[in-house]
Amino acid sequence: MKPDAPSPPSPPSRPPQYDPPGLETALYEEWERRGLFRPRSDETVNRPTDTPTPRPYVIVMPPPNVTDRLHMGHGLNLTVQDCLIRFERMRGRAAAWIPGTDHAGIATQNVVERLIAASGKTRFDVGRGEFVARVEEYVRETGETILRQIRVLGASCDWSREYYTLSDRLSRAVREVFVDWYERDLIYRGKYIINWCPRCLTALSNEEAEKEDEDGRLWRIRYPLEQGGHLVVATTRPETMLGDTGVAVHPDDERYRHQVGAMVRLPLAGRLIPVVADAAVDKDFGTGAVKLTPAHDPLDFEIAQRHGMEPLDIMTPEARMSEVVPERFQGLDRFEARERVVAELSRLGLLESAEPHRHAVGHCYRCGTVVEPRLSDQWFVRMKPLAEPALAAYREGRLRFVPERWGGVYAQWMENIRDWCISRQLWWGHRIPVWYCDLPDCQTTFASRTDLAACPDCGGPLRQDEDVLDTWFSSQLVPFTSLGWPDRTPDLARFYPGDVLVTGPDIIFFWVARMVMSGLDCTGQLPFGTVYLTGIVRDPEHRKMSKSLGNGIDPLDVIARYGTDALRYTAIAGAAIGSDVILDPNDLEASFAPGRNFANKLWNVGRLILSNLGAEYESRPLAGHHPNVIRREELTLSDRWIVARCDETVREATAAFERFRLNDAALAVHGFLWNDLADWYLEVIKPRLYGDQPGGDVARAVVTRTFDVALRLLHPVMPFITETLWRRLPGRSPGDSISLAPWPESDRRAADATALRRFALLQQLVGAIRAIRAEYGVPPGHEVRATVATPSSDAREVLRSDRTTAARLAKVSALEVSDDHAEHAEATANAVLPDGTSVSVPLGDLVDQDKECARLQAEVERLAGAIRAQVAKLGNEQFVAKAPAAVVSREREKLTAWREQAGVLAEKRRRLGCAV
RNA sequence: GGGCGAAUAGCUCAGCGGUUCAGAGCGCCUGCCUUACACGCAGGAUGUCGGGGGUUCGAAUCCCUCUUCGCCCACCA
Repeated sequence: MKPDAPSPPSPPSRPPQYDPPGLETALYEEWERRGLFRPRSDETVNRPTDTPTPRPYVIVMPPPNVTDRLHMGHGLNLTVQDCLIRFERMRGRAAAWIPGTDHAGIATQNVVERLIAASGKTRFDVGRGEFVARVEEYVRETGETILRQIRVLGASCDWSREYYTLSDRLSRAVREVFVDWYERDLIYRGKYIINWCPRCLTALSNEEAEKEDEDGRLWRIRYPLEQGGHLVVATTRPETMLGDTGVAVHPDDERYRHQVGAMVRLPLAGRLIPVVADAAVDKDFGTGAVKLTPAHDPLDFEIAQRHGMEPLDIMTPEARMSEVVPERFQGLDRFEARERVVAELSRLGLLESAEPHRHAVGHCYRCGTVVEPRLSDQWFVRMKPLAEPALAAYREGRLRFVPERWGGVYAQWMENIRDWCISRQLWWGHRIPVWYCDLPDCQTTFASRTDLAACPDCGGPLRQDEDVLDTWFSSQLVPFTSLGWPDRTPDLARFYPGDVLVTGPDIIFFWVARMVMSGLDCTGQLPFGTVYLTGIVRDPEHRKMSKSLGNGIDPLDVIARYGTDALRYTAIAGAAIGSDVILDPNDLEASFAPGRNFANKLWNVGRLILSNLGAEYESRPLAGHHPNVIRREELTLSDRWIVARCDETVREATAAFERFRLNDAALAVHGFLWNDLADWYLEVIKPRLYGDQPGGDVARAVVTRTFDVALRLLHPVMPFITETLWRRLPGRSPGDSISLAPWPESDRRAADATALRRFALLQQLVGAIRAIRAEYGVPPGHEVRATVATPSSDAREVLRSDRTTAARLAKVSALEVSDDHAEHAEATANAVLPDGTSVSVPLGDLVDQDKECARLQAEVERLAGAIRAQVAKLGNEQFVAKAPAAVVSREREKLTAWREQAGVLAEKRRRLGCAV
C-alpha cells in the first residue's frame, strides 16, 4: 500500500436502520412459545359480553409435500392465508389455521430412488420393506424442513394440531373412506386403458398426465387387403401397429363400405386382422380408416370391445417392445421401435406419407416422461355420484370462487368428470386395504378397515393388494381428517366446516374439487365456503418459476436480504387478487426494496414518535368519559385531518380485507403512513413535538393513537415490524401482542369533511410555493416572502389557523395575506390554486417576467378550454336531463370554481403587465 | 376444436356494475446528507388507456370485431 495515498473518505455514519432478521426469528419463537396462534377458547374471544361469540374462522391450508422446499409459490400462498387469519384473529374470532405435510407418493419415492441410485441400486434391489424404511428415515430427517421454512414466513399456524397424511391417525381415516366407498360400489377394480409412466412405473390419473402440444408426424400406412389392394390408415404412433387387432371405418363411409368384413394382412407382424365398421370413427380425419390398437389407445380399446377383439399388449412396463412382437423389434424402446417400424415400412413401400402434425402428448407430472396409454388392472373411483352434489353446491352459491371465473373451470370439469384411477404401482403411500384369498375354491376379495390375517370366509391365506393409493386420495380428506374424523372429536365439531381455502389454480382438479366431493360425501358438509385462487409466480418471460428452469427465487434468500415483512409486502401489494405475480430473479432489488424501504420508513416514524414521547408520557384518550380526555376544541386543523384520514383508512382497509382485496388494504395503509402521517402530519407537528411546546400533549396523543391504529391495520401484512413497534408504544403491558390486539373500529366522530378539505388547501398552498422555489432555483436554505389572496373562506380559515405551519413547510419567512393580488411592486412568481387562491412570491431579479407571463398564459388557455368544454356540457340538455342530479351539480360547482380561478389569473396577468 | 385471461407511463401493475380515473411503485430528470429515515426529502417529465367499429349526454371503463401474448380443457387416430 502506498503510504502517501490519500486516505479514503470515511463512510458516512449510517443512522440506525431497521434490521429485520434477528428480530423476526426471535419474535416468531416467542409467538409460538406463548401459543398465540392457537385458536382462542370461546371465553377469551375479545367481544363485548352482550354480543354473541363469533364463529371460529378456519382456513384450510394446503399441506406442502414433505420433500418440498420453500419457493415463491408458498411465499405468495402462505402470506395471503396468514393475512386473512391474522385479520380475523384480531377481529376477535377463534382463528384456526392448521399446518400439515403430505407424504407425496411419487414425488417422495422419486427422491429416495435417486438417493439409492447413487449406489447403483434400484428399489427392486433393495426390496419393498427395506425401501419403505429408507423413505421413512428420509422423511424423518428432512420432513421438518419445510415446516421450519413456513415459520420463517411468519405464518401464524397452530402447530399444536400439526398432521401428516401418512400418520396412523390419518391412515385410519383413509381406510375408512376407501372401505366405505368400496362397500357402496363407489370404488371398483377393472381393466382399462390408463396413463402409464414408463419411468415411474405406475399408473397415473388423467390429471397427472399433463397434455402438451408437440410437433409430431402423421404417418399414412398402407395395409394390404387379403382380397387385393390396400387400405391406408393414419397414425401418430406407428410403432403401435405391431399391436393392431383390426382396422375400423365409419359405417356410413362410402369409400370403405365394401371393405367392411374384409381381412387385412398386418405388415411387419404378418397377422390377419379384420376391417370393422364403428360409428366412433371420424370420417374426416386422416384417411377415415383407423388402425385399432386396443391395448394402447382408449378409443381403440372401446371400439375393439364392441367388436369382440382381444387386446394385444406389445410393451413392457418400461415401454419397450415385449416378446409378442417379431423378434427384431423386441427390447426396443418405443421411440426406437417407431423409427425401426417407419424405416421398414418405407423400405416395403407401404409408407405413403409422413406429414408434420401437431398434437397433444401426455407427460408425467412428476418426471416429464411421455406417458403411454396402457391397458391394465387398476382401482377406480366412480365419480358421477360424488360430483353431482359438488356441482350443486357451486350452482346454488354455497361454494364460491374468488376470482369468480374459476367457478366455471370447476363446473366444467365436474360436468365432464371421468372416473378416477386411484391405484399406483408404488411402494410409498397408503396400501390399498384389499385382501385376496388365494385358495382356488374361495378367491374372495375383502376390503377391510383393519388388517386381515386369514380369509374370513375360508380361513385360507390372504394376499394384500400390492398397490398404494394416489396421494390425492388422502389429501382430499385433510379438511376433516386433520381434525380427527372419523371420530367425532371436539376439534371436528368446532372447526369443521372451514371458511376459506387459499391455493393456486393449478390444483383445482387435483385437490380442490376432490375435497369438495369427499367432504360432502363423508361429512355432509362443504369443507369450506370460499376458494381463493392466487396467481402464479412467474419470471419476466412469464414462465412459471421452477427449479428445473432455474428461474426461481429462493424466498429464504430474499428474507435474509430484505426481511420477511418486505417479502410479504411485495407478495400482497404486488398484484391484485388472483393475478399472476411477475418477479425478476435477476433484479431482486426492484421487487423487494419497496417493502424493505417501507419497513425502514415505519421504523423511523416509530423512532421519531417514541423519542419525543418522554419517559413519563402517558397517552391521553381521545374520546370517552375519561377526565383526561382530549376535547375536540384542543385539536388543530392538522390533528383533525390526520384523525379523519386515519379513520378513512380504517374503513378502507377493513372493507378491503373483507373482500379479499389484500393489495388494496396494503396500499391504503402504505399511503396513509407514508404520505399522510410521515410526509405531512409529522412535519406539521414537529415544533409541538420537540421540547415542551404548547399543544405538545395533544400532538403526542394524536400521533400515538393514529400510529397505533395504522400499525394494527398493517399487522396482517407485515407482522414483525408492526409487532416490534407496537409493543414500544405507551401503555403496553409486557405480555401484550399486536397479533391479539383488537382490529381498529371506524369511529363516526372522527369523520371531518371540513378538515379534509382545508388541509388539502394547506397542502396545495405549500406545494405551490415549493414548486415556485424549485422552478426558480431558490437555494433550499433561503427563506422567501409570499403573499396570498383568496376568495375562498376555507383558505382564509386555513391562513388564520395555520399560517405559521404553512410558512414553515414552504420555507417562507413571512406569509402575508392580502386582498390585493398585486400588492407587490416587485417581480413575483405566481400560482393559482384550484379554489382560486392566488399565491405571489416576490423573487426580484430571479423572476423572468416573460416566462411568468407565458406560464400564466398557458394556464389561462388550459382553463379556458376546460371552461368551454364545461359550458358545452352543462348546455347539453341531454346531459342535464339524464345524468344524475348529484353529477350535474358537481359539474356546475366545478365550472364556478374554474371561472373564479380564471378571473384571478386574468387579474394576475393584468397586474404583471403581460401582453394580451 | 372448445373455453378463459391479459394488452394502461421505460418496467411491474392498480383503476373496469359510465361522468374529479388518467394513477401507484420502480426507473428517469433537477435540487437537497433540512438532527426520524439518502432504504430519505422536495420539485419535475412521460401515456391518442393494443387497432377499428358501435351503444350513450358521456367509455380506459359496456357491446362487436381484429391483432398479439398467455393459460386451461378435449379419445380425432
